[in-house]
Amino acid sequence: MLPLASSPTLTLPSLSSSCSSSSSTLLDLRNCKSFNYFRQLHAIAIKTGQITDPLVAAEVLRFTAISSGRDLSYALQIFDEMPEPNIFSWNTIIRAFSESDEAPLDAVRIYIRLLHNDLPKPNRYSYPSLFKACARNSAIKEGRQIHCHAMKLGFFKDGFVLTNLARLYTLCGRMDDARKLVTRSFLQPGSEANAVLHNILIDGYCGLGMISNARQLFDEMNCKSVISWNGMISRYTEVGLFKEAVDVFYVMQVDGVSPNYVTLVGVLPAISRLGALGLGKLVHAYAAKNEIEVDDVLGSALVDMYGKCGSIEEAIHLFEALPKENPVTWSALIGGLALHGQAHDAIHYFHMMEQAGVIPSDVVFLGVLNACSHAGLVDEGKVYFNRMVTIYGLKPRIEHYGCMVDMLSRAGFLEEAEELVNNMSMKPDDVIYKALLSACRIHDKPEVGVRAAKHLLQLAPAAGDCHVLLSNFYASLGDWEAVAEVRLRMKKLDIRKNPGCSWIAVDGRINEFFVEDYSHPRTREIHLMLEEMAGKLNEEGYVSDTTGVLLKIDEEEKDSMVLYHSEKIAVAFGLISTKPGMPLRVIKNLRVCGDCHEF
DNA sequence: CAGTCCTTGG
Repeated sequence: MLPLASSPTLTLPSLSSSCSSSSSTLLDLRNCKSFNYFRQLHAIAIKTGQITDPLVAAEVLRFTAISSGRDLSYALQIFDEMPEPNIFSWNTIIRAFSESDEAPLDAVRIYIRLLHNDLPKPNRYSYPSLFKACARNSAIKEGRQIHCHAMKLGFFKDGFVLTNLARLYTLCGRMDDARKLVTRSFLQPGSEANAVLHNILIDGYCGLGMISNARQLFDEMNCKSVISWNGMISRYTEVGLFKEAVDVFYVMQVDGVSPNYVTLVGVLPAISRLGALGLGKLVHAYAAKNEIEVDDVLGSALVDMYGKCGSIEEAIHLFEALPKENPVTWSALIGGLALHGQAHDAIHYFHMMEQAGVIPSDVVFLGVLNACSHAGLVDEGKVYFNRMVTIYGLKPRIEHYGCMVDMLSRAGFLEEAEELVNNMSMKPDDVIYKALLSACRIHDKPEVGVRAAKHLLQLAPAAGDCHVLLSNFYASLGDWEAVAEVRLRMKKLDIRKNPGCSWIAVDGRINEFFVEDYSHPRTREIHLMLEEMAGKLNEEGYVSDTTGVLLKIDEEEKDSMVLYHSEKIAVAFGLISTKPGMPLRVIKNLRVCGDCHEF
């Protein structure tokens, strides 16, 4: 007997002719969306005997196994009671388990049952699910064995089988095995499946942090689809290589591939982080010209771009024209306002969001808290933090605590900040202690600072930025012995901080500068300009502010250190490569140092 | 196989 629907109060559709034929029940089952209606149809199928129709039975199984209202144990019960399930039903139950959170590897157990004689042979639809199941459990051994089965059964040309195998190997970190699928592939070189296979490999390299291997394979492949290009752009953005992302965006067009909607959504975050307003405007214009719809998603990316590129009026203007149901659209704007120190505007839009009935996400609160932190609105920050928890039931993430600790610390409430760190509902990370420690230096709170420093060294024993922060903290206390110890440790363990970096776009080309950077083709002119600028400023009474250089070296050396900061080089380059009066937009990965700000 | 917003520090 098949399990019957158990609810006692079902309203059954009358058993009219309309549902007495197999074909109409079959259709109803295929189109069925609600679980309750499904159970009624299931009951009818049993009552009328239609359930013996293999097509109807398979459809019943499909609904319970892989529809949105799936119920795995119900599905297995149905499957087990099918007299002779066909391969379609075997594949359905295998897929159901492979996609389940509870027991993906049960898919393999069912597959083993399927391998007995007298049962249907697995087909090309069996294997993708099995590889997915193995991948989710990192079951490389099982995966390899099933790989052999699939090859023996002749699926070595099947795109779906091969791509899912590639996914399995890349997710298990077996890039060599994954690459063999390409080199020994029977796929047509220019085929869609071959492109997918390559894309998965490229993604696999990126997942393992091997971005240059990814790029090499990308350059070698001669079957690039627009998805390949989009993927490479997004991967570069993901790892913070924004200039590379934009470069790929250029090369793509040189290669004659037209950017699509996803390309624009993918490249905009990179453009934002480079502050390349001109390029961002071009992307906006491209969308308009090519009838690419600026919906909430693309619109949010554009709002973010205008905000991060310093064009906050444009951001607001565009925001007003967008649909406003998506919290991301709001957080893009609120984040932009926070970045610009327009805390009250950020709060204003937050209230508008609430009035519009949009449920704020935790990211929106990051924007609001960040705004409060930058503007020193401590009381307001506390109010919104509490509001997030009590009204919206959102669990604060470590980032929210980061904002709060930063807010309290910057405002000088170091003891309160430390108390929050000690009482927060999760283990504080290095970011939290960095916020705390850096404020201890500014507000001269050595006791709190020493405690934070201890935690920091424990949490991030090999992070360059933490060590610089530690060194600066001890230097501010005049504890040069401790400074030397930190610096020595850095040398011994080869710990380096990732360098400050500034970008400036000129004529649509991104120029990247590091500290004391002499690599640019126009480096001679740049440095002549730097000296000229410094000379003129000195005449006007400018004195370099070297208080940020916490090293025991003489003043002259400090002067030359701050003069070659990346943002000054970028400004000098901007001056020699644009017409007088042109605005220069420089963006950098770190905070601008005090002297550069003054300069 | 590709997509928007996300704390801190140097």
